[in-house]
Amino acid sequence: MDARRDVFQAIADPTRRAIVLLLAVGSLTPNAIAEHFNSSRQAVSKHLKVLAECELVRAEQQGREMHYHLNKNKLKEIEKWLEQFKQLLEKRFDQLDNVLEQLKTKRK
Amino acid sequence: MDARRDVFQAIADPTRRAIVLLLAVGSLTPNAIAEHFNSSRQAVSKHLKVLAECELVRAEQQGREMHYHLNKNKLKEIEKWLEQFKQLLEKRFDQLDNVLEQLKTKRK
DNA sequence: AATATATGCAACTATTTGGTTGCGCAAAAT
DNA sequence: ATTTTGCGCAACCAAATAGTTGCATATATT
Repeated sequence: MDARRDVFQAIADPTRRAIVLLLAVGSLTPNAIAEHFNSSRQAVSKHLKVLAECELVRAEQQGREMHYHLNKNKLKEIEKWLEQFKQLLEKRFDQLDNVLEQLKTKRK
Repeated sequence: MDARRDVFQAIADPTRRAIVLLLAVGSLTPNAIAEHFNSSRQAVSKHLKVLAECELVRAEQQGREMHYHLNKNKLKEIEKWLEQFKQLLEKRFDQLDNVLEQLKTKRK
């Protein structure tokens, strides 16, 4: 759980993906997150650390509470990758695509 | 490297992401992939196994060669997640956003 | 037929990971 | 002032991971 600051590695863990989705709705404290699903506070805290390291999440202290919220921009890294990927695919497969679409509708 | 059949975990590894991008351009054999960057054939083969397990990649035997190619549809799982995420963000934050911005600037 | 090539599989290793427990500290609540 | 609460940190542990090496097997090449 150490020096990993890669968005993709951060969202590899299902618990972390859940946390990210939770935080999409609003800012939360570690305790509040932990209560949302069966995970100890410490476990959540560690996940938050990972998410914070890759800057998917930002922490803000408010009194003795820490409020974690998403860094929307960071999600764009994932989007970018997907986009790059899709462009490559489209270039190669733009004709094949139609065939595949037909196959799909046929199957269902 | 065992029973992991999760797209997100599959693309967590940078080498695997590179492989996926390579395969976006066209179908390749393990050896061909390994030559593309500094990784042993075995290592690549293992990565391909992971990618195949989560169905991001499909294998086709051709004589003694295995040809690996992408499964475009699987990428949609990632897209879906991102989409879900973005919707949450937009729904909740289009008004809240301003408030949060104000709070932030006030505190600083 | 004999050799070379392409590949997958199993065993082994070092590293990383997710999780727990125990601690300390600072901010609230009493 | 004392206790409670929210949190992060460090140490530890079991499991998983990425990678290596050494096979075995099937298909090409000679």
